[in-house]
Amino acid sequence: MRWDSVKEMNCSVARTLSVVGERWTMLILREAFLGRHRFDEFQHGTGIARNILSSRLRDLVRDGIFERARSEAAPGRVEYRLTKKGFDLYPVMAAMMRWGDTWLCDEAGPPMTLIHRTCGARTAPEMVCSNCGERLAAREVVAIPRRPVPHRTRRVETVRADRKRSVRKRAGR
Amino acid sequence: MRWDSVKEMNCSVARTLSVVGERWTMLILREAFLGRHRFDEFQHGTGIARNILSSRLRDLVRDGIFERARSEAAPGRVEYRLTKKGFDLYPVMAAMMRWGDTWLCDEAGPPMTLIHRTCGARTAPEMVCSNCGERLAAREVVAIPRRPVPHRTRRVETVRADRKRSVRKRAGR
DNA sequence: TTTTCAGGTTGCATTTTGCAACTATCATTT
DNA sequence: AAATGATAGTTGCAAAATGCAACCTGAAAA
Repeated sequence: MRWDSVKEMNCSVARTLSVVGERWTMLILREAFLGRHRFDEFQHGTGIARNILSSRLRDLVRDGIFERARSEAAPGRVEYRLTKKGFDLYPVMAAMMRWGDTWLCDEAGPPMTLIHRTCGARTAPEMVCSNCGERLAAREVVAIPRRPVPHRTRRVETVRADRKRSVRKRAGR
Repeated sequence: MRWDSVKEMNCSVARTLSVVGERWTMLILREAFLGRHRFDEFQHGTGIARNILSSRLRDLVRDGIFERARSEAAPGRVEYRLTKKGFDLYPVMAAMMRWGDTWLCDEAGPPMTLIHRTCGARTAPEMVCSNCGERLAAREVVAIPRRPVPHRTRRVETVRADRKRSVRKRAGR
């Protein structure tokens, strides 16, 4: 399978990777989250080749992660600003940062510290359950595929039975 | 800059990407988190070419994400099992899944539902502040670079102090 | 008018992928 | 013991992506 058909997969991880899974893309986003907006800032901050940066920025604008605009502060300059969709990628980057801090640090400790302005404290991003608020660990989570749309065969009975069970379950909690 | 020097960057995001940032790697991990462990399961689940899968698995074993072992259940088979370090990548994948669920779904809704066994409910992974527990948004977080290490000037005292501390730490546990 | 700067594009060499076919190893069957 | 069959790869080669340096272009500064 070629990489570019990953975006057709029926999987949110795969689809997300089709947007941010190219080499360098997450590093460009890191720069954006650090407040950089311009072509050369991205280039110096990441070390990416200029032609590749050009291509990645085009893709990110096409995918609605950045908006390309002329700067109001310094007219004539071009800026790449994160959209809402782009800002929403913060947890992906934060999760990577956290893992790197945990597993890939030398004795000197994490290269960056995060301050949560809302509470004023040093913070580390944590993944929790939206329902109970406890930290999520892989082993405590079960993934259930959405029942594929029935596609009209003769086995409608089975599908119905499945539906009923799942409705009962949901009502039960 | 070449991609393989990304791992030398003084940045946890970059270092993490040097482990999981290659094409296909996160999809292999998705399969692992879904409970798949074998070469052909990975291959069918992701559609990756066999030679690339082979190479990625070798890298992931080298980086301590997987352990390669002969299956006890079915002798003669090879299994790739997530290590603690590997399991710890769950938040990265969960964040990607969440973003894809939010921004890249068709009308039919998310392809997968997660159940948090600890609380029994349907869950969506959320990134929160380790201090106050509130959801983390990009704009509420400030990143502060660690003071760069003094680089061997006359301040040898500091270096010695550091050594001692780290030795004590190791002896202590 | 010439220079400078930001923000790219182009051309070409190198590296990485994708695909199919081939191989190696172990367990089971004959 | 030899054949079979599944699993887990490797190899060779064509196609695509990347890295690098040089070049281009439009606006502002000198």
